[in-house]
Amino acid sequence: MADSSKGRVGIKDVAATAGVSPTTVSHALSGKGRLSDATRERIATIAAELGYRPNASARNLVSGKTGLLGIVVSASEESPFGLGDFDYFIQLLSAATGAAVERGRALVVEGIRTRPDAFGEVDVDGAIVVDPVSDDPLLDSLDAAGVPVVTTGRRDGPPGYGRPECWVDNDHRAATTGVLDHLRTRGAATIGLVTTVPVTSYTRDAIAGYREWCEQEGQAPKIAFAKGPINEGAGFRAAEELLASDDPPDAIYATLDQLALGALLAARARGIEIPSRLMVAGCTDSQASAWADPPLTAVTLNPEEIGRSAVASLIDLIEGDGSVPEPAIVPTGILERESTSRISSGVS
Amino acid sequence: MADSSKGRVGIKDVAATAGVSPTTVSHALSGKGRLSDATRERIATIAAELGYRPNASARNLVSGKTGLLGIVVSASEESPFGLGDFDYFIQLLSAATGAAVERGRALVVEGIRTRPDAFGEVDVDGAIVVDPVSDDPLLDSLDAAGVPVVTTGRRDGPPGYGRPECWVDNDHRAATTGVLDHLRTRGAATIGLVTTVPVTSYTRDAIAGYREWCEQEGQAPKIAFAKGPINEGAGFRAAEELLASDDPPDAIYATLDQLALGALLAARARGIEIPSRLMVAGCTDSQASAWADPPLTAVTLNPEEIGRSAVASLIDLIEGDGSVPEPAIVPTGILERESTSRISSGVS
DNA sequence: ACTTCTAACAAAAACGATTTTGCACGTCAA
DNA sequence: TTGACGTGCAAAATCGTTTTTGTTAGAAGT
Repeated sequence: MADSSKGRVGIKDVAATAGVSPTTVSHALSGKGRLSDATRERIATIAAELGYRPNASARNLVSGKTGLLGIVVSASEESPFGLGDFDYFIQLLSAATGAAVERGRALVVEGIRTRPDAFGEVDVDGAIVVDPVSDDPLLDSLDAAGVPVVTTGRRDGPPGYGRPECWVDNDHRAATTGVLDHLRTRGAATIGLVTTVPVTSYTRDAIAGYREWCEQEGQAPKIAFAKGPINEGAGFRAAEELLASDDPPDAIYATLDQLALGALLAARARGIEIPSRLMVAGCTDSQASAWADPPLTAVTLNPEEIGRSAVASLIDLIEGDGSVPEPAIVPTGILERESTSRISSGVS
Repeated sequence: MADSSKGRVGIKDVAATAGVSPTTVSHALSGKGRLSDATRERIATIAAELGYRPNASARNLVSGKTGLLGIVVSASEESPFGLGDFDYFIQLLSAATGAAVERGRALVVEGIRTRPDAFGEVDVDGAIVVDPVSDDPLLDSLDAAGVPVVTTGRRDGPPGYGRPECWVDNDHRAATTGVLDHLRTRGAATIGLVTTVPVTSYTRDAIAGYREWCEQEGQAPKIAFAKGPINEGAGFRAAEELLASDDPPDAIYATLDQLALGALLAARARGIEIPSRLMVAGCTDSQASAWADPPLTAVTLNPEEIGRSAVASLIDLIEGDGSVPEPAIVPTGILERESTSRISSGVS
């Protein structure tokens, strides 16, 4: 039982029961100072028995940090709703929170940002910016404030303030050519791309990968851009554009699941059967994709791994000796579902 | 410009430029102590000019708090995925974060909980538990640890540890009878209910409201429970159950939007036209509802308001003199869409 | 035997606020 | 004219750690 007479167990309580000074306890637990191993171990067991947990505020006061990490979804005038795909963000966020808490830090979420000053009155030791868009003023203000930043997805433009950048990302280029190959294998002759304006690195990568693939395969690129807020409606209209053309594709890859869902609707509206006459695949798996009609083949981005990795990099960046952690590349996969199973269950 | 020679502007810097002691600055800004109004104002303006922002750690150290609020979605063995509706949670979370940050506090999210000890090593001053389920061990452990708790949705069972409970909720009973009336007005003869096992107060309220309404209207209750993880598939199967009965309903109200989306699928699978032969309405609006085929009428719960209100109550609870804030009731509404517009655009 | 070194720990000084206590100086009543 | 009291502010203690600087005792070197 903890010392109930005075509330919480402090370093002094541990020191008292161990018969040493608070200094010694601090050194023993942190591995610093010069102490005999016997004393270290003795103190460690006593601290554990007493259930000692250091006061975070006191520790932070000395270290000059707050113990808080921030996470924001990037946004700008042009692309207000960076959140885009809720499932993706929730999974990333959930994993990031777990990773942060495991290391004794708290993750502060600024879900949809209203003001430019990021976290308001709350000071964070560092921040994760999800899917930075090209002209997000937040990155500049964080850089200017000297806040360590890790982005998931890479920044656009020249490095800000001469500071090396730290990021976590998928290999979207490879993921894109991978899914295109998948579609080709399933019998696609011509593949169209539905995507957004290239304000994020994953969009730029997907477009680059698509063009590269087209060149190799000798296909003319067919790209339709979704306009306005990113939702099924935008995907519907973009897919419409492709399907209404003279030489419509018989497969569509959409760089966001909501766009892919919209493409499904567009096909249905035109009476185009899926997957026999049109195959559709989307990027980022989601509940909606899994339950769509027909279920949607999706590129999985492992958002949990991205979240964990971003937190790890950010903590390294904050605690490190000034060296910047290496960028991390998180593997992707393809979740094959009915929307692209032409060969196996389609024309036959 | 802030005093760049020594990093950040502290209370001493303000005191120095104002020609007073740190004590006086503290008193002036907090409104405590005995100071002339002239001095107070003078110091306030100087502090503002210098951009003084008190060090949170130091302040927390004195107050014995951490400045952190936790938020968790309730879960238990029986109902593992409390998250249920992502849109709802994201909106609630986003608003809650904003409200917390506005009051200088950080909100720590534990998205999907893995362990029973809630926030791990991170101490929170209080916690918001979203949609508490009947047998969630977390509530007990928070109560036992003396952590102030506000729930969104009401707890089940007797009050824990004799402490009065603080909650924020919608009037789900009224919302339910409201949507049932809506359906009746649109021409529904028999209305079925698709819901989950009553582990949350909103489900219990909805069922109670439904039974009450049935009794008043002289209809035999037709309730189908969704089993397993809550998603469109579960809703599909529950709706199937109703539609396959001898006397199938011509309208369905589902207490979660994912269930309602599943009901749409079930109707389509049976070739039942919506809304002419079956009307469907769901609880909690979402992107998916808005873009469903046909667009789904939904009860809106104002999650933003719930989030803000919960944060406000929690801060009152923490800072208050021991008195427990009154429960808050957040208004609901009905967002009418095509899935229930039988009279206006249906049979005709 | 006297310095010098090192191991093992303790005392004291931060960290930056808040809170408690102390101290002048006026004013007012007796 | 003298205590009592109120006003306006400053000094000092406090919160619970970490970090820096001592301090002591024994070993080792000369």
